[in-house]
Amino acid sequence: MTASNGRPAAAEDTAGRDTVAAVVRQWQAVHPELDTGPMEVIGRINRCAALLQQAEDAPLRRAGLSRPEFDLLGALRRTGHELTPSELTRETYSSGAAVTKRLKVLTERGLVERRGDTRDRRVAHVRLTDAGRELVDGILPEQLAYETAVLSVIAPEGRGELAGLLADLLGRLESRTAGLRG
Amino acid sequence: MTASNGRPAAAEDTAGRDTVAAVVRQWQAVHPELDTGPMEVIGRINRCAALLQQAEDAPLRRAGLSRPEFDLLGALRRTGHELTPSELTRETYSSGAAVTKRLKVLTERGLVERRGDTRDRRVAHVRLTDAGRELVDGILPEQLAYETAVLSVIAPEGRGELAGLLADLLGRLESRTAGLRG
DNA sequence: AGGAAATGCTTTACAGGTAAAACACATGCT
DNA sequence: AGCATGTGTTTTACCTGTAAAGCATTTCCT
Repeated sequence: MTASNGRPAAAEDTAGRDTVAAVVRQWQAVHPELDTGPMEVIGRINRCAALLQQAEDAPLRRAGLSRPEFDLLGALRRTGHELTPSELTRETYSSGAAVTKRLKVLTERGLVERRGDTRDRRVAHVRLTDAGRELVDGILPEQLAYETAVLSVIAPEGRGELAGLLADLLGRLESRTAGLRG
Repeated sequence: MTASNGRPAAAEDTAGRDTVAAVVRQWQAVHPELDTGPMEVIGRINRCAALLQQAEDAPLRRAGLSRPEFDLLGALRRTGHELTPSELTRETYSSGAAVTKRLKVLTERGLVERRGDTRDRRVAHVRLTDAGRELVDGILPEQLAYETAVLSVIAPEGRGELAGLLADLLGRLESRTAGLRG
């Protein structure tokens, strides 16, 4: 199902219609000797991420939350138990300093609470307040419905294939914990 | 090639191994009634973007450039002619203020030059200096080689399919200029 | 011609992130 | 016990992006 140039037949009706394709064409014209293949994947992932985030943020913004804030609350909700700040950095893939700042804001808004560990007084335990849990539970269905609507521009089979290919890529990227040296 | 649950056979050997799958499983346990399908696509795109950018930035950083700076220089290089700041905002998908700031830095570094338009004195024209063009031309091959290496974790057919599916999604997202209301 | 509106760019005020240092406490070694 | 080292979290200084306001200039309309 893949043409010699690596372009699959599935995209035939919108081929060349995205901005990344145009950018790649420009590079090819200037540097015909370079293999611009990776741009077609990485450039598109980046651009899709940017566009999706922008769209996606709308329901969150109505609730007065940024995406990183929602990610933090969501981590607490989906794990179902208290998390320490360090665990939150792992769950949300953000730095400790960023988590500290978000926790400050979310605590002031009454969405999360903290308590000190009794054994080890360095560690804190963070949990959702009732208001926090209700907020997450209220937003999530809207959020998912919204995302479904955004993704409905492509066919369900395409979505499934995309999810599978991305899972494969992501799984392999994540398993090489050490970064490649270039 | 798509199972009833929308998971393609292609991902079988790494199924469930990415962190997004784990997150989705947690949500399913807490809210079994919700359709978490969109997370499998959007969550993975976001996470792939984050991981790839981190990896990808290494060769740029060695040249002392951030990705947004490189994008700006790249836009000038690939179009092959001068661009105005507004054109640069379109080419790089960033705000006018951000472009102004980057131009200031890049001008100070001697990588770009600006001249005023003779007809319309509001507009500026920005072009690469020789040093700027040499920098871009020096980095680009490294950058692409690096990206190729990163993507080599998946098979070439997968890359092609992924590029095609992303092109389709991106093309459709971009063509709906107006954002969805949620 | 002349003022209102539009356009291109920059400035300002501010939000939120990061890296590195700082801090508080725990743990391990001798 | 007592001190070095390690760990969990916060603080600091700074960088970069954005939204909104500001400025200069052009264009439109009568």
